[in-house]
Amino acid sequence: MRLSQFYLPLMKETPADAQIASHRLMLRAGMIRQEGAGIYAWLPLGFRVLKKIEQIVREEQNRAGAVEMLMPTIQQAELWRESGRYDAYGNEMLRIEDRGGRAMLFGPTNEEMITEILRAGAKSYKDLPKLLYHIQWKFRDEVRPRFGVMRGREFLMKDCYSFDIDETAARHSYNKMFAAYLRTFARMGLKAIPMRADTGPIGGDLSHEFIILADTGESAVFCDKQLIELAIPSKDTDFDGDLQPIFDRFTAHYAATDEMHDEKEFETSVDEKNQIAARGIEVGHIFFFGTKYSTPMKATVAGSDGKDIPIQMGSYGVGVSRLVGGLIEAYHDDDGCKWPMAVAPFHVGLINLKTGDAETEEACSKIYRALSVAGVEVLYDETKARPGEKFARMDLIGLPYQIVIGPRGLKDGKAEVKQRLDGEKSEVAIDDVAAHIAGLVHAALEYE
RNA sequence: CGGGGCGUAGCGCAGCCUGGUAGCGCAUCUGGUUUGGGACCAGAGGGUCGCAAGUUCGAAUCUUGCCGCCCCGACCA
Repeated sequence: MRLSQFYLPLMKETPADAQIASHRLMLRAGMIRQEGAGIYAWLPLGFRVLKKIEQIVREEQNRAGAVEMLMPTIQQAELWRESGRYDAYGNEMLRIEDRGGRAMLFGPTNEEMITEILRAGAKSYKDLPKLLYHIQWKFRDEVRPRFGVMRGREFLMKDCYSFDIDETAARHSYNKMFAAYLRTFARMGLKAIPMRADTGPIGGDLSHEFIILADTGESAVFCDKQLIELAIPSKDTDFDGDLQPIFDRFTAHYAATDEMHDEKEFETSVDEKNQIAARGIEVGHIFFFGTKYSTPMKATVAGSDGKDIPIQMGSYGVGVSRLVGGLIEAYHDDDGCKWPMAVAPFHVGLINLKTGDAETEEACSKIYRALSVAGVEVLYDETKARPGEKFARMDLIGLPYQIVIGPRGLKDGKAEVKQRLDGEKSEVAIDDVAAHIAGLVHAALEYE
Protein backbone atom coordinates (compact mmCIF):
# COMPACT_ATOMS: atom_id res chain seq x y z
CA MET A 1 0.00 0.00 0.00
CA ARG A 2 1.26 3.42 -0.91
CA LEU A 3 0.98 5.86 1.93
CA SER A 4 -0.34 8.56 -0.37
CA GLN A 5 -3.35 6.34 -1.11
CA PHE A 6 -3.93 5.24 2.43
CA TYR A 7 -5.93 7.24 4.96
CA LEU A 8 -3.70 7.87 7.91
CA PRO A 9 -4.64 11.00 9.86
CA LEU A 10 -1.85 11.32 12.40
CA MET A 11 -1.72 13.65 15.35
CA LYS A 12 1.50 15.21 16.47
CA GLU A 13 0.04 16.48 19.68
CA THR A 14 -1.60 14.38 22.32
CA PRO A 15 -5.37 14.66 22.58
CA ALA A 16 -6.34 15.88 26.03
CA ASP A 17 -8.95 13.17 26.58
CA ALA A 18 -6.62 10.22 26.26
CA GLN A 19 -5.23 9.09 29.57
CA ILE A 20 -3.42 5.87 28.89
CA ALA A 21 -0.79 4.95 26.33
CA SER A 22 -2.94 2.75 24.14
CA HIS A 23 -5.73 5.29 23.86
CA ARG A 24 -3.29 8.10 23.17
CA LEU A 25 -1.36 6.14 20.58
CA MET A 26 -4.44 4.81 18.83
CA LEU A 27 -5.67 8.37 18.36
CA ARG A 28 -2.28 9.73 17.40
CA ALA A 29 -1.55 6.89 14.97
CA GLY A 30 -4.86 7.39 13.19
CA MET A 31 -6.25 3.99 14.19
CA ILE A 32 -9.54 5.12 15.65
CA ARG A 33 -11.75 8.14 15.89
CA GLN A 34 -14.11 8.73 18.75
CA GLU A 35 -17.72 9.14 17.65
CA GLY A 36 -19.27 9.25 21.10
CA ALA A 37 -18.57 8.15 24.65
CA GLY A 38 -17.15 4.65 24.33
CA ILE A 39 -17.95 4.50 20.62
CA TYR A 40 -15.20 4.47 18.03
CA ALA A 41 -14.84 4.36 14.29
CA TRP A 42 -12.05 2.05 13.18
CA LEU A 43 -9.88 3.90 10.69
CA PRO A 44 -7.93 1.86 8.13
CA LEU A 45 -4.82 1.29 10.24
CA GLY A 46 -6.72 0.25 13.36
CA PHE A 47 -9.07 -1.86 11.30
CA ARG A 48 -6.18 -3.89 9.94
CA VAL A 49 -4.99 -4.74 13.44
CA LEU A 50 -8.51 -5.57 14.55
CA LYS A 51 -8.89 -7.98 11.64
CA LYS A 52 -5.57 -9.67 12.33
CA ILE A 53 -6.54 -10.31 15.92
CA GLU A 54 -9.96 -11.52 14.86
CA GLN A 55 -8.38 -13.94 12.42
CA ILE A 56 -6.04 -15.44 15.01
CA VAL A 57 -8.97 -15.90 17.38
CA ARG A 58 -10.93 -17.54 14.58
CA GLU A 59 -8.15 -19.92 13.59
CA GLU A 60 -7.65 -21.08 17.15
CA GLN A 61 -11.36 -21.50 17.75
CA ASN A 62 -11.57 -23.61 14.64
CA ARG A 63 -8.54 -25.63 15.66
CA ALA A 64 -10.25 -26.43 18.96
CA GLY A 65 -13.27 -27.71 17.07
CA ALA A 66 -15.59 -24.76 17.58
CA VAL A 67 -17.89 -23.87 14.68
CA GLU A 68 -18.33 -20.31 13.47
CA MET A 69 -21.70 -18.69 12.86
CA LEU A 70 -23.14 -15.19 13.14
CA MET A 71 -25.96 -13.93 15.29
CA PRO A 72 -27.57 -10.50 14.88
CA THR A 73 -26.72 -7.44 16.94
CA ILE A 74 -30.36 -6.60 17.53
CA GLN A 75 -32.45 -8.99 19.58
CA GLN A 76 -36.05 -9.22 20.66
CA ALA A 77 -36.83 -8.45 24.29
CA GLU A 78 -39.12 -11.48 24.27
CA LEU A 79 -36.13 -13.81 24.23
CA TRP A 80 -34.68 -12.17 27.29
CA ARG A 81 -37.96 -12.37 29.14
CA GLU A 82 -37.72 -16.14 28.84
CA SER A 83 -34.49 -16.25 30.79
CA GLY A 84 -35.61 -13.55 33.18
CA ARG A 85 -32.70 -11.34 32.25
CA TYR A 86 -34.68 -8.63 30.47
CA ASP A 87 -35.52 -7.06 33.80
CA ALA A 88 -32.42 -8.29 35.60
CA TYR A 89 -29.83 -6.87 33.23
CA GLY A 90 -30.42 -3.27 34.19
CA ASN A 91 -29.23 -0.07 32.60
CA GLU A 92 -26.29 -1.67 30.87
CA MET A 93 -28.66 -2.98 28.26
CA LEU A 94 -29.44 -0.61 25.43
CA ARG A 95 -33.16 -0.90 24.90
CA ILE A 96 -34.73 0.03 21.59
CA GLU A 97 -38.25 0.12 20.25
CA ASP A 98 -39.09 -0.66 16.64
CA ARG A 99 -41.83 1.04 14.59
CA GLY A 100 -44.41 -1.42 15.81
CA GLY A 101 -43.63 -0.53 19.40
CA ARG A 102 -41.97 -3.89 20.01
CA ALA A 103 -39.27 -3.97 22.65
CA MET A 104 -35.88 -4.71 21.14
CA LEU A 105 -32.34 -4.44 22.41
CA PHE A 106 -28.80 -4.17 21.13
CA GLY A 107 -27.25 -7.41 22.34
CA PRO A 108 -24.78 -7.17 25.22
CA THR A 109 -24.22 -10.93 24.90
CA ASN A 110 -25.90 -13.91 23.26
CA GLU A 111 -26.63 -16.67 25.75
CA GLU A 112 -30.38 -16.45 25.24
CA MET A 113 -30.20 -16.40 21.49
CA ILE A 114 -27.78 -19.29 21.16
CA THR A 115 -29.86 -21.29 23.63
CA GLU A 116 -32.91 -20.68 21.51
CA ILE A 117 -31.00 -21.73 18.41
CA LEU A 118 -29.77 -24.96 19.97
CA ARG A 119 -33.18 -25.67 21.45
CA ALA A 120 -34.68 -25.49 17.99
CA GLY A 121 -32.19 -27.81 16.38
CA ALA A 122 -30.85 -30.25 18.94
CA LYS A 123 -33.31 -32.90 20.03
CA SER A 124 -31.25 -35.83 21.21
CA TYR A 125 -28.14 -36.42 23.25
CA LYS A 126 -26.73 -37.63 19.93
CA ASP A 127 -26.79 -34.01 18.73
CA LEU A 128 -24.32 -33.07 21.45
CA PRO A 129 -21.68 -31.95 22.18
CA LYS A 130 -21.55 -28.69 20.23
CA LEU A 131 -19.27 -25.70 20.38
CA LEU A 132 -20.59 -22.68 18.48
CA TYR A 133 -19.08 -19.23 18.30
CA HIS A 134 -19.41 -15.94 16.57
CA ILE A 135 -17.45 -12.73 16.41
CA GLN A 136 -19.86 -9.85 16.64
CA TRP A 137 -20.28 -6.31 17.90
CA LYS A 138 -21.85 -5.95 21.30
CA PHE A 139 -23.14 -2.95 23.14
CA ARG A 140 -23.08 -2.48 26.87
CA ASP A 141 -24.17 0.89 28.11
CA GLU A 142 -21.33 1.17 30.60
CA VAL A 143 -21.76 3.63 33.41
CA ARG A 144 -18.36 4.93 32.62
CA PRO A 145 -16.61 4.12 29.38
CA ARG A 146 -12.90 4.98 29.41
CA PHE A 147 -9.45 4.16 28.13
CA GLY A 148 -10.51 4.17 24.50
CA VAL A 149 -11.28 0.74 23.09
CA MET A 150 -10.19 -0.95 26.32
CA ARG A 151 -13.46 -0.05 27.87
CA GLY A 152 -15.79 1.02 25.12
CA ARG A 153 -19.54 0.71 25.07
CA GLU A 154 -19.54 -0.83 21.62
CA PHE A 155 -16.95 -3.57 21.31
CA LEU A 156 -16.08 -6.56 19.18
CA MET A 157 -16.19 -9.83 21.00
CA LYS A 158 -15.74 -13.46 20.16
CA ASP A 159 -18.20 -15.47 22.18
CA CYS A 160 -18.36 -19.20 22.08
CA TYR A 161 -20.97 -21.40 23.70
CA SER A 162 -20.70 -25.04 24.65
CA PHE A 163 -23.53 -27.55 24.84
CA ASP A 164 -23.06 -30.86 26.58
CA ILE A 165 -25.08 -33.69 27.96
CA ASP A 166 -23.48 -33.72 31.40
CA GLU A 167 -20.87 -32.03 33.52
CA THR A 168 -18.08 -34.41 32.59
CA ALA A 169 -18.57 -33.63 28.93
CA ALA A 170 -18.92 -29.93 29.73
CA ARG A 171 -15.56 -30.00 31.47
CA HIS A 172 -14.00 -31.30 28.29
CA SER A 173 -15.53 -28.45 26.31
CA TYR A 174 -14.25 -26.07 28.91
CA ASN A 175 -10.76 -27.50 28.62
CA LYS A 176 -10.85 -27.09 24.85
CA MET A 177 -11.47 -23.40 25.24
CA PHE A 178 -8.94 -23.17 28.02
CA ALA A 179 -6.23 -24.60 25.78
CA ALA A 180 -7.41 -22.63 22.75
CA TYR A 181 -7.13 -19.39 24.72
CA LEU A 182 -3.58 -20.14 25.78
CA ARG A 183 -2.68 -20.56 22.13
CA THR A 184 -4.70 -17.59 20.93
CA PHE A 185 -3.01 -15.02 23.15
CA ALA A 186 0.44 -16.54 22.76
CA ARG A 187 0.18 -16.20 18.99
CA MET A 188 -0.39 -12.47 19.41
CA GLY A 189 2.73 -12.20 21.48
CA LEU A 190 0.88 -11.96 24.78
CA LYS A 191 1.46 -13.83 28.00
CA ALA A 192 -2.09 -14.35 29.16
CA ILE A 193 -2.40 -15.98 32.54
CA PRO A 194 -5.54 -17.90 33.43
CA MET A 195 -6.73 -16.75 36.82
CA ARG A 196 -9.40 -18.24 38.95
CA ALA A 197 -12.55 -16.19 38.68
CA ASP A 198 -15.74 -15.96 40.62
CA THR A 199 -18.14 -18.69 39.58
CA GLY A 200 -21.11 -17.08 41.27
CA PRO A 201 -23.99 -19.32 42.31
CA ILE A 202 -22.78 -22.22 40.12
CA GLY A 203 -19.67 -22.92 42.14
CA GLY A 204 -16.90 -25.25 41.13
CA ASP A 205 -13.55 -24.41 39.58
CA LEU A 206 -14.78 -23.76 36.06
CA SER A 207 -14.37 -20.06 35.54
CA HIS A 208 -11.15 -18.35 34.54
CA GLU A 209 -10.19 -14.89 33.49
CA PHE A 210 -7.28 -14.61 31.09
CA ILE A 211 -5.16 -11.70 32.17
CA ILE A 212 -2.25 -9.97 30.51
CA LEU A 213 0.13 -8.09 32.75
CA ALA A 214 0.38 -4.35 32.07
CA ASP A 215 1.13 -1.40 34.30
CA THR A 216 -2.08 0.31 33.24
CA GLY A 217 -4.22 -2.75 33.88
CA GLU A 218 -7.56 -2.21 35.47
CA SER A 219 -7.21 -4.65 38.32
CA ALA A 220 -4.56 -5.80 40.70
CA VAL A 221 -3.49 -9.39 40.11
CA PHE A 222 -1.33 -11.85 41.97
CA CYS A 223 0.35 -14.90 40.55
CA ASP A 224 3.23 -17.31 40.58
CA LYS A 225 6.01 -16.40 38.20
CA GLN A 226 6.29 -20.01 37.07
CA LEU A 227 3.00 -19.59 35.21
CA ILE A 228 4.60 -17.14 32.82
CA GLU A 229 7.23 -19.65 31.83
CA LEU A 230 4.95 -22.62 31.14
CA ALA A 231 5.01 -23.98 27.60
CA ILE A 232 1.93 -23.24 25.53
CA PRO A 233 0.02 -26.21 24.04
CA SER A 234 1.43 -26.84 20.58
CA LYS A 235 -0.19 -26.63 17.17
CA ASP A 236 -0.71 -30.39 17.00
CA THR A 237 -2.59 -30.59 20.28
CA ASP A 238 -5.35 -33.17 19.99
CA PHE A 239 -8.40 -31.24 21.09
CA ASP A 240 -10.50 -34.40 21.08
CA GLY A 241 -8.01 -36.11 23.36
CA ASP A 242 -7.43 -35.65 27.05
CA LEU A 243 -6.85 -31.96 27.75
CA GLN A 244 -7.04 -32.26 31.51
CA PRO A 245 -3.22 -32.34 31.91
CA ILE A 246 -3.01 -28.93 30.22
CA PHE A 247 -5.68 -27.54 32.50
CA ASP A 248 -3.98 -29.03 35.55
CA ARG A 249 -0.59 -27.71 34.59
CA PHE A 250 -1.84 -24.15 34.24
CA THR A 251 -3.96 -24.21 37.34
CA ALA A 252 -1.36 -25.80 39.61
CA HIS A 253 0.14 -22.42 40.50
CA TYR A 254 -1.42 -19.54 42.33
CA ALA A 255 -3.10 -16.90 40.18
CA ALA A 256 -5.94 -14.62 41.19
CA THR A 257 -7.39 -11.20 40.56
CA ASP A 258 -7.87 -8.95 43.55
CA GLU A 259 -11.47 -9.98 44.17
CA MET A 260 -10.45 -13.64 44.40
CA HIS A 261 -7.11 -12.96 46.05
CA ASP A 262 -6.20 -14.74 49.28
CA GLU A 263 -3.11 -13.05 50.67
CA LYS A 264 -2.36 -15.81 53.13
CA GLU A 265 -2.56 -18.55 50.52
CA PHE A 266 -0.47 -16.45 48.12
CA GLU A 267 2.32 -16.01 50.67
CA THR A 268 2.38 -19.59 51.82
CA SER A 269 1.97 -21.39 48.50
CA VAL A 270 4.24 -19.26 46.30
CA ASP A 271 7.99 -18.94 46.73
CA GLU A 272 8.83 -15.40 47.67
CA LYS A 273 11.02 -14.97 44.63
CA ASN A 274 8.17 -16.08 42.40
CA GLN A 275 5.49 -13.84 43.83
CA ILE A 276 4.20 -11.42 41.25
CA ALA A 277 1.89 -8.63 42.33
CA ALA A 278 1.03 -6.57 39.28
CA ARG A 279 -1.74 -4.94 37.30
CA GLY A 280 -3.63 -6.85 34.66
CA ILE A 281 -6.00 -6.48 31.73
CA GLU A 282 -8.70 -9.06 31.26
CA VAL A 283 -8.71 -10.20 27.65
CA GLY A 284 -10.73 -13.37 27.96
CA HIS A 285 -13.17 -15.04 30.28
CA ILE A 286 -14.41 -18.58 30.24
CA PHE A 287 -17.30 -19.78 32.28
CA PHE A 288 -19.30 -22.90 32.90
CA PHE A 289 -22.84 -22.13 34.00
CA GLY A 290 -24.64 -25.45 33.71
CA THR A 291 -28.36 -25.18 33.15
CA LYS A 292 -28.79 -21.52 34.05
CA TYR A 293 -30.38 -20.76 30.68
CA SER A 294 -31.36 -24.20 29.42
CA THR A 295 -33.72 -24.83 32.32
CA PRO A 296 -35.81 -21.64 32.16
CA MET A 297 -35.69 -21.64 28.38
CA LYS A 298 -36.53 -25.34 28.15
CA ALA A 299 -33.52 -26.25 26.05
CA THR A 300 -33.47 -29.97 26.54
CA VAL A 301 -32.46 -33.06 24.64
CA ALA A 302 -33.64 -36.60 25.00
CA GLY A 303 -31.20 -38.81 26.89
CA SER A 304 -30.54 -42.45 26.06
CA ASP A 305 -33.46 -43.38 28.26
CA GLY A 306 -35.77 -41.09 26.32
CA LYS A 307 -36.17 -38.62 29.14
CA ASP A 308 -35.55 -34.88 28.58
CA ILE A 309 -32.35 -33.50 30.03
CA PRO A 310 -31.50 -29.80 30.23
CA ILE A 311 -28.35 -28.96 28.28
CA GLN A 312 -25.18 -28.16 30.21
CA MET A 313 -23.75 -24.91 28.93
CA GLY A 314 -20.71 -22.70 29.14
CA SER A 315 -19.66 -19.46 27.49
CA TYR A 316 -16.23 -18.28 26.42
CA GLY A 317 -15.45 -14.69 25.54
CA VAL A 318 -12.50 -12.88 24.03
CA GLY A 319 -12.45 -9.10 23.88
CA VAL A 320 -11.24 -8.68 20.31
CA SER A 321 -11.37 -4.88 20.15
CA ARG A 322 -10.03 -4.59 23.67
CA LEU A 323 -7.03 -6.64 22.61
CA VAL A 324 -5.95 -3.91 20.21
CA GLY A 325 -5.53 -1.61 23.19
CA GLY A 326 -4.09 -4.38 25.33
CA LEU A 327 -1.43 -5.13 22.75
CA ILE A 328 -0.34 -1.52 22.66
CA GLU A 329 -0.16 -1.44 26.44
CA ALA A 330 2.17 -4.43 26.21
CA TYR A 331 4.16 -3.16 23.22
CA HIS A 332 4.96 0.53 22.94
CA ASP A 333 7.48 3.20 23.85
CA ASP A 334 7.47 7.00 23.90
CA ASP A 335 7.68 7.15 20.12
CA GLY A 336 4.74 4.91 19.37
CA CYS A 337 3.47 1.38 18.90
CA LYS A 338 5.69 -1.68 18.49
CA TRP A 339 3.51 -4.31 16.89
CA PRO A 340 4.33 -7.99 17.09
CA MET A 341 4.46 -9.31 13.54
CA ALA A 342 1.33 -11.45 13.85
CA VAL A 343 -0.92 -8.46 14.51
CA ALA A 344 0.98 -5.64 12.83
CA PRO A 345 -1.14 -3.54 10.46
CA PHE A 346 1.62 -3.94 7.87
CA HIS A 347 4.72 -6.05 8.19
CA VAL A 348 7.14 -3.51 6.79
CA GLY A 349 7.38 0.21 6.27
CA LEU A 350 9.35 1.29 3.23
CA ILE A 351 10.65 4.83 3.35
CA ASN A 352 11.88 6.75 0.36
CA LEU A 353 13.87 9.55 1.93
CA LYS A 354 14.08 11.56 -1.27
CA THR A 355 10.86 11.41 -3.19
CA GLY A 356 11.39 12.80 -6.67
CA ASP A 357 14.86 11.33 -6.99
CA ALA A 358 14.91 8.86 -9.87
CA GLU A 359 17.35 6.48 -8.23
CA THR A 360 15.75 6.18 -4.82
CA GLU A 361 12.35 5.87 -6.47
CA GLU A 362 13.49 3.08 -8.68
CA ALA A 363 15.15 1.24 -5.81
CA CYS A 364 12.02 1.59 -3.68
CA SER A 365 9.73 0.43 -6.46
CA LYS A 366 11.77 -2.69 -6.95
CA ILE A 367 11.80 -3.50 -3.26
CA TYR A 368 8.11 -2.72 -2.94
CA ARG A 369 7.21 -5.06 -5.78
CA ALA A 370 9.52 -7.83 -4.61
CA LEU A 371 8.10 -7.74 -1.10
CA SER A 372 4.52 -7.66 -2.33
CA VAL A 373 5.14 -10.67 -4.54
CA ALA A 374 6.65 -12.46 -1.52
CA GLY A 375 3.41 -11.92 0.36
CA VAL A 376 4.80 -9.24 2.65
CA GLU A 377 2.49 -6.38 3.55
CA VAL A 378 4.30 -3.13 2.90
CA LEU A 379 3.34 0.43 3.64
CA TYR A 380 5.38 2.49 1.22
CA ASP A 381 6.00 6.08 2.21
CA GLU A 382 6.52 7.84 -1.11
CA THR A 383 5.17 11.16 0.11
CA LYS A 384 7.03 14.42 -0.14
CA ALA A 385 7.47 14.81 3.61
CA ARG A 386 10.86 15.52 5.12
CA PRO A 387 12.98 12.64 6.42
CA GLY A 388 12.47 13.46 10.09
CA GLU A 389 8.73 13.44 9.69
CA LYS A 390 8.82 10.10 7.86
CA PHE A 391 10.93 8.48 10.56
CA ALA A 392 8.73 9.82 13.31
CA ARG A 393 5.50 8.64 11.78
CA MET A 394 6.86 5.23 10.93
CA ASP A 395 7.92 4.87 14.57
CA LEU A 396 4.49 6.07 15.67
CA ILE A 397 2.53 3.50 13.70
CA GLY A 398 5.04 0.90 14.85
CA LEU A 399 5.50 -1.51 11.93
CA PRO A 400 7.97 -4.26 12.92
CA TYR A 401 10.53 -3.42 10.22
CA GLN A 402 11.46 -0.23 8.42
CA ILE A 403 13.44 -0.20 5.22
CA VAL A 404 15.01 3.18 4.62
CA ILE A 405 16.22 4.13 1.15
CA GLY A 406 18.13 7.37 0.70
CA PRO A 407 20.79 8.77 -1.58
CA ARG A 408 23.47 8.36 1.06
CA GLY A 409 23.04 4.60 1.45
CA LEU A 410 22.19 4.05 -2.17
CA LYS A 411 25.55 5.45 -3.20
CA ASP A 412 27.12 2.42 -1.47
CA GLY A 413 24.39 0.09 -2.68
CA LYS A 414 22.93 -0.19 0.83
CA ALA A 415 19.52 -0.02 2.40
CA GLU A 416 19.04 0.63 6.06
CA VAL A 417 16.84 -1.76 8.02
CA LYS A 418 15.45 -0.84 11.40
CA GLN A 419 13.71 -3.21 13.74
CA ARG A 420 11.08 -1.28 15.64
CA LEU A 421 10.97 -3.57 18.68
CA ASP A 422 14.55 -2.99 19.81
CA GLY A 423 15.52 -0.07 17.59
CA GLU A 424 18.38 -2.07 16.12
CA LYS A 425 19.60 -0.78 12.76
CA SER A 426 21.62 -2.62 10.14
CA GLU A 427 22.74 -2.12 6.56
CA VAL A 428 21.79 -4.59 3.88
CA ALA A 429 22.80 -4.69 0.23
CA ILE A 430 20.06 -3.05 -1.80
CA ASP A 431 19.65 -6.10 -4.02
CA ASP A 432 19.24 -8.44 -1.07
CA VAL A 433 17.05 -6.40 1.20
CA ALA A 434 13.68 -7.58 -0.11
CA ALA A 435 14.59 -11.26 0.19
CA HIS A 436 16.22 -10.64 3.54
CA ILE A 437 13.17 -8.88 4.99
CA ALA A 438 10.74 -11.35 3.46
CA GLY A 439 12.66 -14.09 5.22
CA LEU A 440 12.50 -12.30 8.54
CA VAL A 441 8.79 -11.60 8.16
CA HIS A 442 7.93 -15.15 7.24
CA ALA A 443 10.03 -16.47 10.09
CA ALA A 444 8.27 -14.16 12.53
CA LEU A 445 4.89 -15.31 11.29
CA GLU A 446 5.74 -18.94 11.96
CA TYR A 447 4.32 -20.30 15.16
CA GLU A 448 4.26 -23.53 17.05
C1' C B 1 -25.03 6.41 39.92
C1' G B 2 -22.33 9.87 43.67
C1' G B 3 -18.23 13.72 43.48
C1' G B 4 -15.29 17.08 40.35
C1' G B 5 -14.09 19.45 35.68
C1' C B 6 -14.43 20.99 30.62
C1' G B 7 -17.00 22.55 25.79
C1' U B 8 -13.63 28.95 21.74
C1' A B 9 -10.42 26.82 14.01
C1' G B 10 -8.42 19.83 12.57
C1' C B 11 -5.22 19.35 17.52
C1' G B 12 -3.43 21.87 22.11
C1' C B 13 -4.87 26.24 24.52
C1' A B 14 -5.58 31.85 25.96
C1' G B 15 -9.56 35.40 26.30
C1' C B 16 -14.54 34.98 30.62
C1' C B 17 -13.32 37.32 36.95
C1' U B 18 -13.94 43.33 35.32
C1' G B 19 -19.61 42.64 28.66
C1' G B 20 -17.69 46.56 23.36
C1' U B 21 -18.15 42.02 17.78
C1' A B 22 -12.15 36.58 18.77
C1' G B 23 -6.55 35.38 19.50
C1' C B 24 -1.79 32.18 20.08
C1' G B 25 1.11 27.61 18.89
C1' C B 26 0.87 23.35 15.83
C1' A B 27 -1.61 21.53 11.46
C1' U B 28 -3.63 23.08 6.32
C1' C B 29 -3.03 25.98 1.46
C1' U B 30 0.32 29.25 -1.95
C1' G B 31 5.33 30.95 -3.22
C1' G B 32 10.44 30.60 -2.17
C1' U B 33 14.73 28.55 0.43
C1' U B 34 15.80 23.78 2.45
C1' U B 35 16.29 18.13 2.58
C1' G B 36 19.10 11.44 6.88
C1' G B 37 15.14 12.27 12.97
C1' G B 38 8.50 16.08 13.35
C1' A B 39 12.74 22.76 8.91
C1' C B 40 12.94 28.31 7.70
C1' C B 41 10.94 32.95 5.45
C1' A B 42 6.73 35.45 3.37
C1' G B 43 1.63 35.31 2.56
C1' A B 44 -3.41 32.99 2.85
C1' G B 45 -7.78 30.21 4.24
C1' G B 46 -10.52 28.30 8.28
C1' G B 47 -14.61 29.57 14.19
C1' U B 48 -23.16 31.33 14.03
C1' C B 49 -17.24 30.78 20.84
C1' G B 50 -21.89 23.20 22.36
C1' C B 51 -27.48 24.49 21.96
C1' A B 52 -31.63 27.48 23.62
C1' A B 53 -33.87 31.16 26.32
C1' G B 54 -33.00 35.50 29.45
C1' U B 55 -30.51 40.28 31.21
C1' U B 56 -28.36 44.39 28.30
C1' C B 57 -27.86 49.61 23.55
C1' G B 58 -24.37 45.46 23.09
C1' A B 59 -22.97 38.55 25.44
C1' A B 60 -17.46 33.91 24.08
C1' U B 61 -17.81 36.84 28.71
C1' C B 62 -23.40 37.58 33.27
C1' U B 63 -28.17 34.24 34.58
C1' U B 64 -31.18 29.82 33.78
C1' G B 65 -32.21 25.33 31.30
C1' C B 66 -30.67 21.53 28.06
C1' C B 67 -26.95 18.63 25.34
C1' G B 68 -22.09 16.59 24.88
C1' C B 69 -17.32 15.00 26.67
C1' C B 70 -13.51 13.95 30.41
C1' C B 71 -11.54 12.68 35.36
C1' C B 72 -11.98 10.17 40.58
C1' G B 73 -15.00 6.47 42.96
C1' A B 74 -18.66 2.16 42.93
C1' C B 75 -19.46 -1.69 38.37
C1' C B 76 -17.75 -4.62 33.90
C1' A B 77 -15.23 -8.43 27.84
